[in-house]
Amino acid sequence: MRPQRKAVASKQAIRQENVAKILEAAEAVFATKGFSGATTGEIATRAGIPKPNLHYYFRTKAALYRAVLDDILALWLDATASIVAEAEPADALRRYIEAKMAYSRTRPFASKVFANELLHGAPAVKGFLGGAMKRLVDDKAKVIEGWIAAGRIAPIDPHHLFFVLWAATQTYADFDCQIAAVLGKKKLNPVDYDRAGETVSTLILRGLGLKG
Amino acid sequence: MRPQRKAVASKQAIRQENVAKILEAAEAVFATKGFSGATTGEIATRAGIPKPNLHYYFRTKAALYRAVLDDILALWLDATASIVAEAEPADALRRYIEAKMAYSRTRPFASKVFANELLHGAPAVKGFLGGAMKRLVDDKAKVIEGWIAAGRIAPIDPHHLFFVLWAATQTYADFDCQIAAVLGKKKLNPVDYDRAGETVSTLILRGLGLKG
DNA sequence: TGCTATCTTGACCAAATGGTCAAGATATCT
DNA sequence: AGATATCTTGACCATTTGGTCAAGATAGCA
Repeated sequence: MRPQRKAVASKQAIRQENVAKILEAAEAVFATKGFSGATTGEIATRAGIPKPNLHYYFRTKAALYRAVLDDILALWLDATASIVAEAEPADALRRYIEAKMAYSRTRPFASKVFANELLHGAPAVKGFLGGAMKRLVDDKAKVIEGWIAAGRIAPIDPHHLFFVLWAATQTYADFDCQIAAVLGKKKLNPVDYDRAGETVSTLILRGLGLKG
Repeated sequence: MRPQRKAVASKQAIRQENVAKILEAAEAVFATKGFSGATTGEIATRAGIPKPNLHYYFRTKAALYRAVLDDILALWLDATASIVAEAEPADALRRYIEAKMAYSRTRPFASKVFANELLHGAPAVKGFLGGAMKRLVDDKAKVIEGWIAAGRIAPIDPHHLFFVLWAATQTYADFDCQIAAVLGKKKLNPVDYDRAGETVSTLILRGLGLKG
């Protein structure tokens, strides 16, 4: 029962650390190469372990992919926290946009893996999309409808409002190279993300009659 | 010189037809499987020809991919036609959004191939992004700036306005399965696209102080 | 201190896939 | 009609890659 004090890792710690290393490497490789383009060999190398060791923790590439995706889906459900009926619409929406934009800046690989999955027809997450995600969005859409009915924001289709918000924020993670190229930069920096978030907030808030 | 009247195809016609069949099949397969996931065998089957015949017209998978991409890039440059200084901003933007949304509805495979290319770092089109596309966007951004300076629309960062417009319209092609799932449908129908276009137009036009 | 369960890894394999080849078919030009 | 360039296709090959195996190493436990 007593854990050892030396630099000797416990079995549990070994497992935890290796799984974490593999998931992190896998997210990066799946993001940049896609599912088919990614090889378990490259993921293993990036994780700093031999390939058979990777297959010891994740039997198949598909299983590893599912594990990566599960992590990402969990993130997704959190972001909408600020959208509640009691909130001030302008604050709530600004905060939501900030949160999504921060996610694009800090977890670009996660966003890309998810985007890639959707792009190819969501074979692995269709259930999630039509289940937990649909319920959450339907729920939040009701909040928006409440705001509209109370005259607190201008009329809009709540579902499509969310689609536009997702698109406008995630584009800065998924298609960062396009945005950087068009802006004449090598890479996007934090200031670019701030400017992007401000632009999106301004457009959306004015678009809902909440500013100016 | 005289072309034949019978059902005998001329060499030129054969080439044209086969190239077209291959490009169409390739666009669909690249869109749904990505570059690595696509196989020349599947593309050939979908085009209705044997695999070696495909390789007769396109030496390598990469060459075929480039050809597909070139077709798509040509489409891209056209869409901004309505954004000109003399136009009424509301009309021009509404028309641009309509055009992009129509493109998402009628050419979803093209949009997806492009999205996939960007997602993976744009290895094949980086030159285009920083070249022709950047010049076009810089140009159109000047038009937007002119409208702002003249007080015809509310202030906004013109480049980021374009990024949001692209994202908001292309999301309906690239991530259609997510949108359909969240809306509780099997597939998006024309009415959904109309509603989407209207929502985006409304948000953007109000966001630029052009409505209500 | 042994015994067991977990972890590690070099060597290996079967299947998939991009691409080739060479022989035959078809249109075109003289 | 004959010669030639273009097109077609079954058979084939080298490489890549997901995954296995079996033997050895290491931590946990009685």
